[in-house]
Amino acid sequence: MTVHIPTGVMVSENPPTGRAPSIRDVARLAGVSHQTVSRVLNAHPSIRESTKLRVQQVIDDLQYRPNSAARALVKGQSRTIGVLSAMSAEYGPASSIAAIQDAAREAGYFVNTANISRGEPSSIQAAVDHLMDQSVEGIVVIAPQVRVIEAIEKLSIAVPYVTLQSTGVADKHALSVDQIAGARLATRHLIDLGHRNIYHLAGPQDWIEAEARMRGFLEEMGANDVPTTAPILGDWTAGFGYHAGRELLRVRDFTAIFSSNDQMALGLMHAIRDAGLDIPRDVSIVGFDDIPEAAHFWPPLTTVRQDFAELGRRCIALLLANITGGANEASSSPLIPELVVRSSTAPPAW
Amino acid sequence: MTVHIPTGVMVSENPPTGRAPSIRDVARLAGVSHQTVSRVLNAHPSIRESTKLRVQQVIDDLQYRPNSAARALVKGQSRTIGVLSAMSAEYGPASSIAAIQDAAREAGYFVNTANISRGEPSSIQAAVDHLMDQSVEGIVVIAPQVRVIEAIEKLSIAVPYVTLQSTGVADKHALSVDQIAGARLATRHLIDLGHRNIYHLAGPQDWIEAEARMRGFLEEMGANDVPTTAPILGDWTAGFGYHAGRELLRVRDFTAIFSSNDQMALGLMHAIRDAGLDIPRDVSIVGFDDIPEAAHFWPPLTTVRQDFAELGRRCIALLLANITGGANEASSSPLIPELVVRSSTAPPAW
DNA sequence: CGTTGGAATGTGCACGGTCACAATTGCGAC
DNA sequence: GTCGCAATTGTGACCGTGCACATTCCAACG
Repeated sequence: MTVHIPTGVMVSENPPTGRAPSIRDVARLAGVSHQTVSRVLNAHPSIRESTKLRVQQVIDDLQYRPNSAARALVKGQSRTIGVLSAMSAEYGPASSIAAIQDAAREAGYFVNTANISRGEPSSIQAAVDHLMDQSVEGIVVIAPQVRVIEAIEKLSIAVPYVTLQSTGVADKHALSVDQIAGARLATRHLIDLGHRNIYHLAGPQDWIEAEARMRGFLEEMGANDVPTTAPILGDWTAGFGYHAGRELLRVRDFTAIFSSNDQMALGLMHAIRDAGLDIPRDVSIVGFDDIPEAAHFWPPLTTVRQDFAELGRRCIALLLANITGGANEASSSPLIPELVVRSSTAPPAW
Repeated sequence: MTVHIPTGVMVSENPPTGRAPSIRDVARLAGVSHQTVSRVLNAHPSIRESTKLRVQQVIDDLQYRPNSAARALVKGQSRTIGVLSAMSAEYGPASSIAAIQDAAREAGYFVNTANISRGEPSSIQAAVDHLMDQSVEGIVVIAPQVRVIEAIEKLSIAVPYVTLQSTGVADKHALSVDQIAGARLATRHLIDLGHRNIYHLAGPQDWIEAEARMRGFLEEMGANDVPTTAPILGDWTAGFGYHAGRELLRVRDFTAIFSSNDQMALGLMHAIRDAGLDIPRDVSIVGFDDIPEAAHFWPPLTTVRQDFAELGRRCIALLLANITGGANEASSSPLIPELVVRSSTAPPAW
């Protein structure tokens, strides 16, 4: 169907079906050049108000949407950032990812996530390749396993990257969250209560944050001249916590355990109760993360709260600062975890 | 720096820095046309083996990567699918998302996730817009709230979409996971144990899966002629479970509760224990989802297991079938949840 | 030895935006 | 009335890849 327009131009009212309207379709209907439309879209200052309105009207009528592929092609940038993540089904990573997505969207960026199923190098490689294929402008590494970082650095990646959950040292790659301080808080709490025989159930050693929490534990123990035993290396799961608990109970030379995360703490408590012992009377337990369920564990878990959402937001701020070369105010104030005391800790009975 | 090549062509050894090598750079160095390079990349059948090898060599040398924006532009498809998700920090959604990403990557697709922070319509609109801006080829809706579905349909979206966690009816939009059957399984278990006074703690009513589980509960109760009380409407969180538990205990006219998910079940158990009652002696509890922690709750929770990962995989299979117009074998065999009996259920004491 | 036809390769344009630059318009000052 | 300058708008090329079509190559056949 065609209609006659007063200007004397024959115009097809419905543009050829099957193809989304382009900037030129809009231009034709608005009676301007395609460049003017582009200017309206990009809020160019020198556009007459009346022109702008007219173009905007056509845009709305046609439900025109800029083609991001075309824009990416000509500008040479994809407006996409990549997220490299392991164990993304866990509460911590998942919360951060959600916050990252929100923050990125806010800034007009798209987020593309690639999971690292296992620690296998090939899997890491595949994930990084996937992101690079999309020509992401930056990468967020959520599961900062040492080997992942190494793989990325070895790739001499052309794009900036940021790792979440670091050791508290703020450089241009790492977010300054003081995991060590958090671990010291937890350890100090146990020491203050009078515990002297404290075990530490650590996370996988190739995780930077696991290593940081362990270091915090050892530092605080050392600072208070409390002798330590070697930490037990776990895998973050409640199942492992349970098995570790059963093993530990065969010795039973401790009055408290500091677990590297809440899930393992849950498993630990399960094993301890199975053995007929009481928490916190016989054993005190401290976790890490403060997942939403921790307040309803039995007993409610004393733990260290991390603000994963804030973490995600800062992460994007830092990355975007790297990308655009702008200043980075985000890392200026380090994020300090907070001790949440509930009912799983008490002075030792002996 | 330039070098003289035997063929008599002057070639710049290092292509102009600052720009990634293009298909033409490869072509020039390999002494073929850009189209031949394109054919190698797309595994065109009519390419001489020797030519293919030569081109491949240059590609490796240059570390050439096809520009996905250019490809998307000319082919008119982005090879990207969008995920619309709410509460993506929860175990269920997060697991599915991870599986979706893996499956999509396997199929050569990118995944772009947009979160719906609250139920606000504007938030939904913004999320959908964001995905459409990226010109996704399909959408997976993870948080199947009624209003989200409505919003999407109202948009008369030009792309196919699939919703996760449906009522068991397999149509072209919904994955056939029988939530109703799962809920009946849980309810039946309680009835079989001898319970006759059973409450149901449901999820938010605008969630399709919450509604399906509630329906399953009511159906099974009706089928066994057990009188029912009105379900309590919750918000999926452990905190709500706790408060609901405290309220319910003021009446205490029940011997069992079927909770719509494991988190609320946890809060429920917390409240019940706080009141000095024993689980399962005084009250039996059944959850839904079987999150990894459920096995280590106190007591270990009887629940209904959902295979979220398989769900994610099938979801992509269905969506890709919709996109390519191919056959869909995925939905042929509906996914049936499985009852996992642990220690939170027992025959009623009275 | 010319013809034929399929395999292998090349040519030019299109995709939908943006950029650099050119052209036109508008308006106050001379 | 016209000149100058800034504001506004238009023109054409280009980004990297795939498609349609044209061309070349080469072996088999009559």
